[in-house]
Amino acid sequence: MELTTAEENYLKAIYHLSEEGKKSVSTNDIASAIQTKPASVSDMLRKLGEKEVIQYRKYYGLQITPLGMRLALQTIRKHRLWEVFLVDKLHFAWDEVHEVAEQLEHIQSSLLIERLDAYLNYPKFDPHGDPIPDEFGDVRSRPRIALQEMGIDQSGQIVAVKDSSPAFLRYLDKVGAYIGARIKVLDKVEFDGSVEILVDQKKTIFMSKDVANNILILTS
Amino acid sequence: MELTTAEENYLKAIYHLSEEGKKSVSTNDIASAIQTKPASVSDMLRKLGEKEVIQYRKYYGLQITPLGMRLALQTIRKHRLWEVFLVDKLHFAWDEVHEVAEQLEHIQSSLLIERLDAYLNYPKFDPHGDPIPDEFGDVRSRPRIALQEMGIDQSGQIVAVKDSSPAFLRYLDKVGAYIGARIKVLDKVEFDGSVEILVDQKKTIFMSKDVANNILILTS
DNA sequence: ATTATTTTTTAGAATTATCTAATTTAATTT
DNA sequence: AAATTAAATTAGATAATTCTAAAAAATAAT
Repeated sequence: MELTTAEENYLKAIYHLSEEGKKSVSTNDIASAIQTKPASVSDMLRKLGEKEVIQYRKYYGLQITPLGMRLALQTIRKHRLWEVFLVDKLHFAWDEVHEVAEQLEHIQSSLLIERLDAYLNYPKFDPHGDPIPDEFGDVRSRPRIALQEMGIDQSGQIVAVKDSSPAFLRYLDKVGAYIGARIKVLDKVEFDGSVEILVDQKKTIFMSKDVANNILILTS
Repeated sequence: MELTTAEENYLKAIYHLSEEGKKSVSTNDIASAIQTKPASVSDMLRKLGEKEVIQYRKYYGLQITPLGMRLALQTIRKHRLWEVFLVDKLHFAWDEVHEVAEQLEHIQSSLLIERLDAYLNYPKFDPHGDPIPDEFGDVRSRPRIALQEMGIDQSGQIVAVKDSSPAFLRYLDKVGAYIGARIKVLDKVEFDGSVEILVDQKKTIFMSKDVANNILILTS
């Protein structure tokens, strides 16, 4: 079964939105995620339904099928492997990779992906800390919580970010909050929800609620 | 100026056909090079003419403009750099790279190509011996002749192949006639145009006229 | 329970790239 | 030079993706 680039992008967006806890993914959600109009989404949902990668009932919503899930994970696997390549080998900054990986993920060649995976030494996580599915779509993700949800004196390691926008990633670079950094919550301000944290045992910074909500921690 | 993938492919084909010595590139030539119908070519030529990458006069033929030349060479540069990547880093065989490079060449990111070039250590030739244009489109090609045109006792080095079909490349692999191999012409059979050559000072093989015509030699 | 609002879908049109069939132009032959 | 053949182009269709505007369905508000 072959999907077009557009179909792959829709399916990926649907998969991500489904994962985000939302029980039902709406046409509008997809439209805004993919930067298009709801009318275009309706059309595409019909097509994806015909190809049986989603189960679609007009006006009622949709559900990814096992087939759709497998295909979405394949695309995500490719995207994340390319991100590792761009950062590890071509020395891209982690906020520069998304756009290019968005194109590279649509290259069709299973041999290419196998070889790339081996060349990168079978990485398990991409530069943003997101897990890379294996060739069967299996994901081994670490249990993790938002920095915002940690208690005072609790410590852990930054393992991923929810928001991957360049602006956010550059901010994290500036304060030294890269993936792998060890942090400890020193204080939480009830008034505005901001947190005071110690980064890598040397730097104390304040972080707003919005930022802390987008950083995922593996507690220890 | 932005070209679509299809436009890039047409322009590349036109460039290659122009280089092959043909003074005028015909609609049919392009159609068969690109595996499509002459009608589609006519349509596309009109469009490429409007975008001023070729100068096009209906029924009379076309000529690449300097702009078109620059864009074609950019695409060729990308294609050949990716081929080097696939062979050198991902250990593809030289007959497996074309299809994948055909897709990769359309990825849009000048940063990516700069970085890839540096990562590969600024290669000057692709795995088939074809020169890689620099970022300005300049090509430094070596003077070379077809093996078929060499005289008896003349020797040299295989630097490129004209035909890049997997079947041909696999045959060359089998007889040890890879790029860089040193060869010497021992005899030429007038009857069928075949040649007897010594490969790397150890192996004597017979080669048909058709094969010898598709191997390019840097004489010494 | 009607009405109003929001969400979703359809209808119709535009764009890109392709095709087949028909026509037009150029080249070749006698 | 006229007729034939070959090459190139146009006309008209199809498929994929997108859009705007209009219609339909579901949800929320009174």
